[in-house]
Amino acid sequence: MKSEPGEVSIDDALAAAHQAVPWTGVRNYQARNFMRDAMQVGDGVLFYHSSCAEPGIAGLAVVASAAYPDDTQFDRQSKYFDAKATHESPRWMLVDVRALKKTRLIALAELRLHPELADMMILKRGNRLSITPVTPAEWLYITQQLLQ
DNA sequence: GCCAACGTTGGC
DNA sequence: GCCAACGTTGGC
Repeated sequence: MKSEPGEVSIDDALAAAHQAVPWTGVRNYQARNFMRDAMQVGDGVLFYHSSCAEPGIAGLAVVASAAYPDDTQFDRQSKYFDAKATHESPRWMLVDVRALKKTRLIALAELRLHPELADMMILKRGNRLSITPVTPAEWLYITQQLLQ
């Protein structure tokens, strides 16, 4: 899951570790669907820093809730406000994410060096999704090999 | 349903 | 700041 460290960094998320953070602001249907349909409480999360000097994996986290409506879509003051969303028919869903630990930064360039990770969706050409699935094999390789 | 125009993402 | 890639919008 990508986060801009200028918005919410792994350090910010860890500072609130006793209280999982709602993953607000996703306004892409594919990314929403991953949260709504594919994620389960307890699933591991690679916390990725994007749009920054050193993009890459910065920490580990865990899905901490089932999907529920993103409140910011109803908030006229929010930059994530969506006039077409209603409480009866919410358009945007999110999950809570609990940060577990900060890791060494595995830079995007480093990720690209490993053939074992070549098929990761986040590494695919042109990928812009802020949330992408990680296969069990990819998860194990990153957590068991790269983070040892 | 097509598709041109426009907007956004995000690495570099 | 550039720009490739992709998503969204809206006229037809």
